[in-house]
Amino acid sequence: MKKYSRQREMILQSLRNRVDHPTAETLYADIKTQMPEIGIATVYRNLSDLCETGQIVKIKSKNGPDRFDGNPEPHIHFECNSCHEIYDIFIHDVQTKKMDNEIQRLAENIGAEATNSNIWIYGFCKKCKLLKNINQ
Amino acid sequence: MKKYSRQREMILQSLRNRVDHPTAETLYADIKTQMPEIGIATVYRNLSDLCETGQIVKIKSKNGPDRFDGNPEPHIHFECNSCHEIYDIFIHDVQTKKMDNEIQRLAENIGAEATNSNIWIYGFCKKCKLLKNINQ
DNA sequence: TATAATAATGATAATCGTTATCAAAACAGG
DNA sequence: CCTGTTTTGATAACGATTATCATTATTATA
Repeated sequence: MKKYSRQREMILQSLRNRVDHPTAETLYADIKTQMPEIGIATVYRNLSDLCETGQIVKIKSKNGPDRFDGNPEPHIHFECNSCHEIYDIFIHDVQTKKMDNEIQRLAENIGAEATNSNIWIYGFCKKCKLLKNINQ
Repeated sequence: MKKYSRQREMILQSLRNRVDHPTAETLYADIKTQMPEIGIATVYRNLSDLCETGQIVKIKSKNGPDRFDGNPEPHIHFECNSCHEIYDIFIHDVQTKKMDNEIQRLAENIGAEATNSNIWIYGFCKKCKLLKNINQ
């Protein structure tokens, strides 16, 4: 039976209080300032558990270690080709529903049943787009 | 200047001759039967090179090592929640164009410029869907 | 509230996937 | 062929993550 732990609660809250998508190490360093006794294994362990219960989401960026997202609500991820920062793109419920239907139809093309989906967009973020235009 | 190599050619052809999305290790084991002297480092090295030139695509599945796709044409990936197999879903050019427009519009929501995108669908594949229905 | 059962922790060893190193072999241009 | 450059294969090194295990924290029950 699952037991409460101060550490797990701290990890969940820390992640929810951020708007970025930190790695386990980043989150660990952050939490260590408030809870110096915490170990890195505890962070990895709880991040896995929280993913399994659907409270957070693990996201695999193009390179580098896995990242985590404290918002389990479906949304789109944008990764910048230049600075590799990850941004969220939220869409309205109506549009989400429309997309879900489309996704379901696509899965049926191969006789499968879709439960969820994941959309990544790559390109140049606002900042890097400007820089790119200046430098040329 | 880039030079031809028997090994790179073999890796590219082996990957193209498959319909699945093998890991570097799987591909290595496969190639080793025909080219026993090949080393694993050569496989990793060339897979990276082939990705950089856009001849193949690296795909990051939910867990486990990276996988590779010999088809660089844009298409959708489906991963089964049960057997973890990855399947391709192809869509028509018209639909692709429509989606690209939508993706571009979404990127503009955060002031970004999209260059490409990636869609993953998760769920139960044809086989596992049937098994699931039998067992309940 | 004390006790007992069990789950979670933190330190760290082990593992896994991948990349770096480097001497030897393969390739390409003259 | 000869020469310069790239690629190779063996393997060491690395970074991220998981496993192990004795200790500590949490929870149910007496």
